[in-house]
Amino acid sequence: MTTKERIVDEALSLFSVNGYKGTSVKRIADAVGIKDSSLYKHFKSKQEILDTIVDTMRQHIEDISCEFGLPADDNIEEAAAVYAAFDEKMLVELSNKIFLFYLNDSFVSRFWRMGTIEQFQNPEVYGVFKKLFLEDSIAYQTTLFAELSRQDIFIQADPQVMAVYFYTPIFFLLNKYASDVEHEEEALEILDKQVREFYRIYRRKGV
Amino acid sequence: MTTKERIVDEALSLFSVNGYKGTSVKRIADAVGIKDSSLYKHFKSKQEILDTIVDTMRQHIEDISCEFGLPADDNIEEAAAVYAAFDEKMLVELSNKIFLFYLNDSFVSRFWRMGTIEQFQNPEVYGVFKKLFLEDSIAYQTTLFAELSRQDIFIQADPQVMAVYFYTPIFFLLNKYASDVEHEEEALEILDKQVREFYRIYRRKGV
DNA sequence: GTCTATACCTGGATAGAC
DNA sequence: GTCTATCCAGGTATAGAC
Repeated sequence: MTTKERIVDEALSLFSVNGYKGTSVKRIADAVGIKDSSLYKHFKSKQEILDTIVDTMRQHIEDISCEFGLPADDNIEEAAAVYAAFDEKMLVELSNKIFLFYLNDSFVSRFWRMGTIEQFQNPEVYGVFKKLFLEDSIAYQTTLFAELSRQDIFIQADPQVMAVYFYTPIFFLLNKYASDVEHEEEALEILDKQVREFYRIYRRKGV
Repeated sequence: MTTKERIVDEALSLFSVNGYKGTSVKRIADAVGIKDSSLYKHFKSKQEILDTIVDTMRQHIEDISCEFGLPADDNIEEAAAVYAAFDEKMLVELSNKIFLFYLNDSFVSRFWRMGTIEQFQNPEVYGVFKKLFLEDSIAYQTTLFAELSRQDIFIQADPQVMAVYFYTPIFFLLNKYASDVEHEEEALEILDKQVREFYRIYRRKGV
């Protein structure tokens, strides 16, 4: 890790707890192990560090954006097989995967916290936060459930309503346990109960 | 409104957007229309202003805590009548009432925003925020749905799971539209669809 | 209870030696 | 690229006149 990368990394850690204004350049420099003045050889301002974080997150999102969505369109046979085998276990695994990724991925989880506390202060940060955690997540699940309904694996229901019921407990638990990572187990138990109920409600019964 | 009350009011407005550290005593004093030094005749420190807000919110909660819960226990006949008449319209009204109260009550909505952005900084603030928006809400609805199941108005299901499905869309929409109050209509439409689906799922069919 | 003046500190940022 | 030294703006808080 270069010094520049370490500055970004430590800055994100500090911003995600103390906020942008609540974090001084000196504290970032201390965390890196250099003097604050040295930091200005890597970034021309404190704002530029934040901008770099936002840009990094934007790229990170593109890398992971398809991860929780549908199987790729260009692989239609594999996709069909996945849907045909869709069961309760897969649904539980999907929700756990999303929840734990947002909660534990070192970059995403810190960006979540920073986005939360900077949402009324920094439009750039909030734009990325909103897209990832408030819009795309619902959009992907909407497509997924629409397809599962179309294939008669799930019952006919408004796919967006289903997506909201699938995602909002994850969102709620992320909020509740973001500052309380020790009780992750508790969150996973609640999530498990919600998803099983979701499956009970929406899976197609009989034939 | 006394000067002291106006200081608390303006401070809450500023804290709820700029955060505690992001708000200077001078800006609070400007908003009130006095000099910053005069403010220290009313509060011995900036921290004391925040403490006053938290205490005020704690009292405010007690005043409203029963509002979205069950009818009072000491009024058992009225309560029974309310349950017997429970229908889709009442459920929609309940969710709208909760959502709009949290979004538009001048004190609660500003405290919501402040709690959101101060959650990793100020344990006192977060304690009150967490209790009201993450714990009590679910707890009240759990009791409500438990009773509706017991009386065979709703189907038999885990009342906490029901409460989570009832409340988390409200919570999600509060997050999404807290910074975007103009699109309240949009939020209410989504909420309406969710609640009708909820009623479709959990109301008891036939007799 | 409000003002002016001021003390004292911390924050962001630059200059220039090495 | 790192350091020391420095500048200047802005922050919290106090003293004392009115």
